[in-house]
Amino acid sequence: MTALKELPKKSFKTQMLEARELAITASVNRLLSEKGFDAMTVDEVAAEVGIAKASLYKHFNSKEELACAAMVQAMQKAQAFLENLDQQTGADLSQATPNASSSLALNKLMATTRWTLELKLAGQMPTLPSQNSSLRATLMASRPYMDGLMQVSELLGAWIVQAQQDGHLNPALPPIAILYTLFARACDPVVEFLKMSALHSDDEIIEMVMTTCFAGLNARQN
Amino acid sequence: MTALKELPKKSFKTQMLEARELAITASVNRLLSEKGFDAMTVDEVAAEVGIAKASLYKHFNSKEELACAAMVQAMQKAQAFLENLDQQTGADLSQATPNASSSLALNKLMATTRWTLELKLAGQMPTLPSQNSSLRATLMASRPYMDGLMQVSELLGAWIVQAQQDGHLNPALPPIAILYTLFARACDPVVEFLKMSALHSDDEIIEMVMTTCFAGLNARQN
DNA sequence: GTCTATAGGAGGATAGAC
DNA sequence: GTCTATCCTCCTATAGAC
Repeated sequence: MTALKELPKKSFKTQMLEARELAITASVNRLLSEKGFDAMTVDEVAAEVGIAKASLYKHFNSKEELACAAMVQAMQKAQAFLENLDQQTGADLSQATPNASSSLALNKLMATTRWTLELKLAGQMPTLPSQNSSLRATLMASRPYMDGLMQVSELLGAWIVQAQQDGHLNPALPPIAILYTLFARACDPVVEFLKMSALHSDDEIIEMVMTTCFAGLNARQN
Repeated sequence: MTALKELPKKSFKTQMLEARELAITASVNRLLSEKGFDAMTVDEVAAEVGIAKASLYKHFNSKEELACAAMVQAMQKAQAFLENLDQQTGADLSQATPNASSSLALNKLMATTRWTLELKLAGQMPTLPSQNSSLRATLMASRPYMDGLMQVSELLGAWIVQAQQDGHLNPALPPIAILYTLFARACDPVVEFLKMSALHSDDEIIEMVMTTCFAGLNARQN
């Protein structure tokens, strides 16, 4: 009986607040994906969430913090996906190939890449400000964001090294280069180009990008 | 004697004007490469060129036209590069391989990709506004820009089809997908990532991106 | 055509009532 | 905490003298 009282107790008010902030970050995430940080306006966010702009500033002190919260949430989502994948065995992976057990690390990397492409096509992948944006500083100063990025990098990095040892990824490439290449695929403009051309379905786009990413543009040499 | 008078005559004044506009587009190109269209301000351009902002607006009617002129110039530079390459034979290409004559088209594509990566690392490749920017509309309405884009696409497209027929590019990929993939490499964020990590020289970065682009991340299957 | 000075507007952030 | 109304800064664009 008393044990229940020991559980972290969230008041109804707190729950409502968290739900609201979740709705906010979801909208921000969508807008970040659609137009990027600079083009996104706080007025748009307020309009999409359905509250006044001043109310937004009660939750977040600046536009940067607003975007940062959304990206932290996206990062944690990625972290959860990776950690779940990390505990799976070869039999669990839908991407399983005949020699699945020996290419488990590669399969996990491919599954992750496919997942990020799906997110991107669904408009839920916020575009990084690779430019000198004010957002960069805020992100780099955010412990939750940097911690998440670190965790994600370490999980992926382990799989990369493993896949290279398995003989499935090019051992001549530094692991860091492979890691960055996979990160880059999450904001690859080729997806937008192909999407805009309207010549292919989302699934076809994913397959083509997966092919060019892992197999390259060259014809197979055999 | 009179023949000289028939030549298109450029007054000294006109030459000065063209020189100034060339200096302007060069600065704009650098700034577009560094920070992108939205983050670039007209004040910065004026300061870098060394003239007053109002003077800029005598040359160009808007920030969009300013950027458009710079991108048209960059596009024409690319066009000149490709047309020059188009007339070369296998012996001319520095990238020549033992079976150079049969992989001429592939070599041209690789030389072009390498060239764009060099431009990007040198800070001379303006980043496309893949987002819904006001610049997009201006570019799409610009005949010089669209004509240049068309020419470039056709030259590259012909090489792509040829390389597929030669058995050097994956024939399962639609040529348009390969074309867009090469365009995307010109604004690939992986270059910034690797550059920022400061772990590799520009040449090493180019080699790694070339490898992942054409050979993929996978180890060779043989 | 080049300058200085300024209009005009968009957007981030806040004041103060409820 | 939510609202309406407003402030203030930055930036595009222009007016007008030279």
